[in-house]
Amino acid sequence: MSSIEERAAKALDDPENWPAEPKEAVARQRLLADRVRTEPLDPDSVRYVAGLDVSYGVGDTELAAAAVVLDARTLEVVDTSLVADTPSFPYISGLFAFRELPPVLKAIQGLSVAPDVFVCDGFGLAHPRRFGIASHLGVLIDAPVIGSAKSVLYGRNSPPGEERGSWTPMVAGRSELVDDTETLAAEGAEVVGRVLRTRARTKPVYVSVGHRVDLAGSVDLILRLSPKYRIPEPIRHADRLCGQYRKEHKEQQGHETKN
DNA sequence: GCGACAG
DNA sequence: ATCTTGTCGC
Repeated sequence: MSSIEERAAKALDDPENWPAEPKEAVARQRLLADRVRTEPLDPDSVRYVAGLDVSYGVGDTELAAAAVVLDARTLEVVDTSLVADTPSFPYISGLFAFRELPPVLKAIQGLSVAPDVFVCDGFGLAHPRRFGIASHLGVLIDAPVIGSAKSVLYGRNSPPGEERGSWTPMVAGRSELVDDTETLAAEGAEVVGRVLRTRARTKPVYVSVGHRVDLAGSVDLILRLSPKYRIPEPIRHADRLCGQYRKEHKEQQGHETKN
C-alpha cells in the first residue's frame, strides 16, 4: 500500500481534483461523495493524531497551512509541518475544501510521522452534499479523518447540556428538534454529526464523520483531545503554528519594505 | 422569495 | 479567516 505522502502527492497532481469554477466543484463533490465510508474507530487504538489548519494574510494573496502530529496519550507534539502558499480558489461556504485542501495536502507531505487519524477544522458528513473538507481529505488520501468545526453549517440541533462531555445530535432535514437516539432511529432520521461540549459553560464544537471513522468513536477521541480547552489540542497547535508564521512573515515584509 | 452560510 | 486591549468570570 502506498504511503500517505504519496497519496497526497497524487491527489495534488490530478487536475480533475481542482476545478476552477464553483459549478464544477459542486459536481466534483457529488461525484466523490459516495466514496465516503463510515467505519468503527477505537480511540484506544489511536497512537498519533494530526491536527490541520490554515491561516490567511491580507488581500487574499497569501496563506499558511500547518499539520501537527500529537501523541494521543500524552498530547505531546511529535511532528510538525508548515507550508506557505497562495489561494487558488475563493472562499465559498460549502466549497471551502477547494481553497484549503491544496495547502493542507502540501503540509501533510512534509510530515515524517504517519498519523493514525487526522482532525480537520471543519465538517465531514454534516454538509449539504455530505462532503465537507474532512470527508474530502479522507477520500483523497484514503485515511481516517474527523471533522471538528467551531460553528454550524448544516443540520438542526438543540443545545447540549452545560457540562463537559454533554452532546446532542445534528440531524438533516427535520422541522422539529428531537434528541432521543431511539426516536431518531425509529423515524429513520439522518444524523450527520454531534454538537459536543468540550468545556463546561463554553460554546460547543461540532463533530462529524470525515472518512473511515464512526461518530461515537470520533466524539470520544475529540473529547480526550480537549482536556482543558474548547478546541482539540491538535487543531489548537496547528492553528497557532500557521498563525504565528503568517504574523512573522508579515512583519518581515514590513521591515524589508522600509529599507 | 427568504434566510443561512465551515474557514 | 482577519482587523484588535482590556476585561469579566471560573
